[in-house]
Amino acid sequence: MEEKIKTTKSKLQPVPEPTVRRMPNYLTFLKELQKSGEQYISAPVIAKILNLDPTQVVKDLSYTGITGKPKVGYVVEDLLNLLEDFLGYNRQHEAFLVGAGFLGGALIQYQGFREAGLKIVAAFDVDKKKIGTEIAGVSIFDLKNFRNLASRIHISIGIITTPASEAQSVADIMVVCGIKAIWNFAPVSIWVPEHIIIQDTHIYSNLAVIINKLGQTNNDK
Amino acid sequence: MEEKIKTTKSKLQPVPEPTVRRMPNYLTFLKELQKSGEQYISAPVIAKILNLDPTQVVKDLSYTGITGKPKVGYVVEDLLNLLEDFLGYNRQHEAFLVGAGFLGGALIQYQGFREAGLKIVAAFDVDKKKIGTEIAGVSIFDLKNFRNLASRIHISIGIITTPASEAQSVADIMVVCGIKAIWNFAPVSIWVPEHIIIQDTHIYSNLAVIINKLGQTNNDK
DNA sequence: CAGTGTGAAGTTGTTCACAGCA
DNA sequence: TGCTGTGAACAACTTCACACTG
Repeated sequence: MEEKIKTTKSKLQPVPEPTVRRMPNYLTFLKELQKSGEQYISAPVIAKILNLDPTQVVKDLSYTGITGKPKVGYVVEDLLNLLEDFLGYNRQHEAFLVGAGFLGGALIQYQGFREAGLKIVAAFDVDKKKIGTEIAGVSIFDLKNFRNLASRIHISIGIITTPASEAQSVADIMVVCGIKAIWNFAPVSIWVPEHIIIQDTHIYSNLAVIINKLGQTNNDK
Repeated sequence: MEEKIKTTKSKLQPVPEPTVRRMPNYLTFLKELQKSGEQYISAPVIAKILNLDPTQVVKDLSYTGITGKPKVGYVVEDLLNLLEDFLGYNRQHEAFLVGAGFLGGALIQYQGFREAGLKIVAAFDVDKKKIGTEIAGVSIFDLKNFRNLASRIHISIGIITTPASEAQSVADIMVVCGIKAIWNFAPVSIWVPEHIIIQDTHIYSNLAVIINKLGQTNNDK
């Protein structure tokens, strides 16, 4: 349905990662805006509210393929659709989650992932007490069954919310089972083959930034 | 506060944020390494394991003030201490958390924050069923009491794990109570005065990166 | 003219190249 | 020779400047 030819028109290839990271912010803002019934929205207004540079917003949004009207801005409805399209919120990605602890549970329960195109279809753990139970309708299986289930359901994303010590071995299983992307919440770097997409969400990195900034201003009056 | 940033006498100002974000990764790796009894570690080895550029590692580590021995590397023990020093893991920062839902609970329970210098001393919610209970020894109070408690305990960090709709008003309370930094997990941008440090941890940004990368490679092969 | 859209300049962070050292 | 340490080249991202448009 879509060409992979490298015509000049094709928008797909080179989206800067920082832009991608901002896209969901635009989307959440626009959803809120739509509720208030606004028809149009301009980049400078978005920029002010999200605390960004106006030109940045214009450039970011252009990646969705939107075209705005000078002096007025963009049609909210159109922009919303193009953003959801860009972010892939329309297609469903199915995921297996390993590590049904507090964080894993939080992710499973997280409202909003569904409409963001992510569906956690099963969870796994090694804790006998957790196996057989379910969280928010998602069954928790023995990790030993991962391979078995993965062979039957085609899963593109694996989520790791295990303790650090288990993360690498879980990743290995995921790779063997043909998972294409791994979302790692364990506070260690894991190693995977080149072609696997890996996204680390290291909570300590964020904490480090906060504490570092606090330290820089702590002698201020 | 209108004027340009004054150079502080004590520490060198300019540590790149990406460097700060990588620091905890070095630390966790080194802690693991220390268990295995290694005395020395070199930048190229760290780089290989953490999948980074060797020069990058050298530059990053130099911000801690470490000096290594050519051909051998760095003394693990020293590097560990300097990293903990850099990251402020030695001083304790106390935090209030608002929103004792799944994510909030996960953070409270999160082992490791303590040794990373973050102590969540109290949690708040508006849900009557949660108020009065506790999670992992942390009491959950009525949000109405936030101001009262904040006036008695000196808190530098506020953590927001509420639904999006509540985030801004909670942030406002935090600002009024003199909190210096806000760690925001709600999926919206919140607005705070210039001098407040704000760190957004938007889970959707990470998801967006994964799905975007998946989309780029799905027509491969 | 207030806003879009885009090429150019500026800034920040990463990678290279090489000097110095044990 | 293998590693540290650093200035310089490079790449990525952001901000600026300005032409264009309703």
